[in-house]
Amino acid sequence: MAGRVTIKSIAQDLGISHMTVSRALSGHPNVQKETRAAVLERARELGYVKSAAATTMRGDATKIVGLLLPNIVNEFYARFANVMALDCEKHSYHLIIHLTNDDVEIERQSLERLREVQARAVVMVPAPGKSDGSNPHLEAMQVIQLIRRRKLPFAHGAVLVDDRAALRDAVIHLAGSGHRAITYIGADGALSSGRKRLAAYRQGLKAASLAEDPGLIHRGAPSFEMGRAAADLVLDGGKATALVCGGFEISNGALSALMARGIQPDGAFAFVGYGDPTFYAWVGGGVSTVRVPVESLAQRAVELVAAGQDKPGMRNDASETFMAELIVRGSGRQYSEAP
Amino acid sequence: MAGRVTIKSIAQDLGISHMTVSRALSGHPNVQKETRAAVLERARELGYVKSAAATTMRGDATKIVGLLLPNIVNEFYARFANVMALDCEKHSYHLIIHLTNDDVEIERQSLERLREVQARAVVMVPAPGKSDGSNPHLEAMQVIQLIRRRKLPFAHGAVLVDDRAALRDAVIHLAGSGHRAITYIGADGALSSGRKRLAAYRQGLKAASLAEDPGLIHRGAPSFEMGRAAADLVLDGGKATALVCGGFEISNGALSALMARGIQPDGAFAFVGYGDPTFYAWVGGGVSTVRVPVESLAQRAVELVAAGQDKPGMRNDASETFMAELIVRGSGRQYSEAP
DNA sequence: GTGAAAGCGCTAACAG
DNA sequence: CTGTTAGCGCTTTCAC
Repeated sequence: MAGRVTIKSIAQDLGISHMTVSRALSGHPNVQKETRAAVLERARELGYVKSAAATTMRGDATKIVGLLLPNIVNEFYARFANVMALDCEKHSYHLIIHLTNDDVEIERQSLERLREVQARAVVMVPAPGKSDGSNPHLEAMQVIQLIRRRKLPFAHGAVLVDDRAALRDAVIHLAGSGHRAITYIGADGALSSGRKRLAAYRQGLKAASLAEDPGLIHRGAPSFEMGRAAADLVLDGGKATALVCGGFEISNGALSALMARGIQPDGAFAFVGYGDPTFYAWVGGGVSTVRVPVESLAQRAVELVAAGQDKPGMRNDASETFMAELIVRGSGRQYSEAP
Repeated sequence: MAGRVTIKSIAQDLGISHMTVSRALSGHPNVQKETRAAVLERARELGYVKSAAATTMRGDATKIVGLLLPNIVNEFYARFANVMALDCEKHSYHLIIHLTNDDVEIERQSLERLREVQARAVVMVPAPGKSDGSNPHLEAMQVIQLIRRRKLPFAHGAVLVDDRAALRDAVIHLAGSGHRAITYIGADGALSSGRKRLAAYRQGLKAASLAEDPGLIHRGAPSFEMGRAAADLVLDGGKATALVCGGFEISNGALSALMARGIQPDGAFAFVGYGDPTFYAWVGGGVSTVRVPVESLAQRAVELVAAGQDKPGMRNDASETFMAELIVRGSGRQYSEAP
């Protein structure tokens, strides 16, 4: 009805200058005690809220933090977002979430929109697709890459995972349980994470003195569907007795392929997933997996964002790496020859 | 380095008025063709993005939509957020997610912060705690309540679920499978949803000609922990042979209590969950559950938001209800006496 | 077709 | 202690 409540409308209401209202509201010392009280009370009554738009336009940094994730249904990403949202609440940041579905074009758009609202920082899982060297202008925001890493033409932070030992151990463990045909499903070489994980798988084979069989390696753009399709291929082949996954989405997709066939990931067919959703412990005899420390990753990400605010203009190019860990459950424990 | 790229900086760069730049950029007809081309090119080169803050301050509605959820790890909420985020992308809305942990105070804060940024609309799962009649000022935003409903002093939309039939059927089904001691764990009476679900459970008992045993009913503020604790109590009691859950968090909490004891939710101990995370189909012989149509709910919510934008100032008080559905899987199929 | 002025809400920098 | 002015980036209104 009466339009927005602003410092001016309050000032008019009280018959004073809008500057006095501003000072009273922002706790400036130079205000008469009673005046301040009157302003505070009237503001509360009227339901005044400071306009973030005005503040932003004056040049103050926003409290907006962007988060770009492939999706938010995968429990890893969900947990990451959950922890970040909670931590952002502490700093009273606004968390804007964009889902990219690992599509570079959507990623580009999302970043542009975040630039429009002058997001202070963006935490992003870079999409694996080819980036045509676009978006050279996001220097305005602090950028923190998550899990994966793409080359950027400016300084940026990174929160990464070192899963090499865990993946290698997974292969060694499976071999130790008697498996000889161990399949790997992972991301292609578009990003370094995909290359590193495959290398770790190979190291595992070598350590276990197993020969590499190219037919047992499936790679592609990482997605739930890709994981499912590849696992179907593996199961149709009937050669492999064990499967190691190199990606969150891939892992869930592959597992769903097993479940669709009623295959329990246990003795006869071994499965090592990636990421550790709660339910992995509950399926079959428990799904073995490479666990990634989500909480630590998310907390560190917000810490980097918060740190970036102290040195405005400075670009935080800190990069931190967390170790993944192999969790062995029923699904990888023992190889039992089919009866 | 030279600060933000604005229409003024572009104008100066090109030696024209900032108004011409504005017109060129916003597709106004009254601009020389070549001038427009020059402006467009220079803007692209410089990486110009329109300041959302300035636009907002002029009075245009923001494209910000708030989403308040208890958490985002529960797959129901995660899926809801996922669909909403995708649909928001279509309308190029910004989705700001706040997690309330079902805490009214956090809810209040989140709403206030959303008001600061002038969110166009807020979709919220109202926290069940007592609301001390606060926040009488959020008339500025369109409000859409989700799943639960709290009385508000102004018009607002609602996207609800009618789960009465499904819950009643769950009880009837369990009774039909031979269960006599059917426990219910659900929310207390703080919100209508809690009351309605309990009533539906009672109707089920009545329809199955089972007497109500107050000792078999557990209620409280709905949360994962509450569900787990109540289920532990039930299992310790050793009386009940079946368990029906009346809430997303409660369901997951209760299920985790079963799994912690290695109890498969099947024949001997029957379990009917609430919500239908993917993995429910994979645990034990499959977890029976009350399925809520997440996608429809989320899509409708965004539709309401989008509709609200056409009639600015008008408050959309549309309320829509979707039916829940009982999904019977292994966990509730047949009652088998303990051997 | 182009430009100059005004104002959205706020605060820093000056007056008083 | 309080008030006035100016300007952040943008578009609407009114000149030219």
